[in-house]
Amino acid sequence: MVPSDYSIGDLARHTGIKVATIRYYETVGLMPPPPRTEGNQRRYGKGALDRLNFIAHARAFGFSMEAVRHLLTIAAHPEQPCEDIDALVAERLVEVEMKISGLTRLRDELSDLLHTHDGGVVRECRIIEALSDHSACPPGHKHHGLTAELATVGK
Amino acid sequence: MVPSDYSIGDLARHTGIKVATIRYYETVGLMPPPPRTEGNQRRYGKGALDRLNFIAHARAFGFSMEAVRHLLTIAAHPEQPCEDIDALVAERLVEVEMKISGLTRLRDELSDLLHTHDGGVVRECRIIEALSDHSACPPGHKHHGLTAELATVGK
DNA sequence: TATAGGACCTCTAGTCACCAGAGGTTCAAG
DNA sequence: CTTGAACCTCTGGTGACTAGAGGTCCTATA
Repeated sequence: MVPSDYSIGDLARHTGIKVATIRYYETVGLMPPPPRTEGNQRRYGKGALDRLNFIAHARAFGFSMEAVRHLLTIAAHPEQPCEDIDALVAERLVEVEMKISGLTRLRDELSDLLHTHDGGVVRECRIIEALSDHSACPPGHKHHGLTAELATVGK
Repeated sequence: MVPSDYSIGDLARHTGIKVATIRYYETVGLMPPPPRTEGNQRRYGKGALDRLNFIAHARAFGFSMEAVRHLLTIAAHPEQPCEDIDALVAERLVEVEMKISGLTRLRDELSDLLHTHDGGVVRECRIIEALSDHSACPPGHKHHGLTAELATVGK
């Protein structure tokens, strides 16, 4: 058919995105449903490849799928001014910076724990003590109201 | 009944963990099922409160529930040596450090993008260009094989 | 002691961003 | 024409919860 058509596996190889994920992107509307062969297999054109690459890059920058959707909409209107993009990137930057500072504090706490640990029996273990005791709360844990931020950081 | 018994709401207030989460911890076996009133409501003792606090602290340090389970088992055997704890903490420290370095590279990329951005129309936007183009791949994105590490960083 | 309303109960389904596997069909190289 | 790799759909699972519906219980006050 049309110039350069790719199977879903070709797309996967070219973008580094798994076949199952490409199908998933279709079900959630990030990728449009492509034409099919007579035997019901997907055939993509160059446009789909570019779009998927765009998505891959945006995801690698850590944008949520919601943000990616937004970016795609913006990219589809080349004559519009691009303030929204600026805002999206700035927002993402703030998120990343907050995460870094939370994790940095956490790292210091953990390394402190490790270094004051001399390896006796559990009864005298400073780490277990710290976990049992309120006086050595990790950063961000305000005793009443564990921050969602740090609680999910471990993922 | 027994000295100091708490409702599930009391436990929540004392630990900062939500009621729904406490029930969830029970279904997954992190918290033992407590005795009930005649009207089928949960009543906890001091031991349960301590255990839940321990869990809250460990989670705040970013340990996975699997790791928390492990820590609880260890804490229950006070006469054993505590090498395993050391390993668990060290492992967690490495995870956190890796995450920090990934995010730091990401932050630099994002801030670079923001600073070379002069705010014209979308057609000439450097950010959209970067997302469309392979030559400006974000850190960790190896073009063929997006690292799972960075792809999930956006959470 | 009656009652109001907050706290509790169970159960289901949703979140995010996919991934794995079962069971079956199609495509393309030799 | 055969073979086997790649494709198809559908279901269910991941981690760590959270929200809400629809109903029951507990307790402080009048």
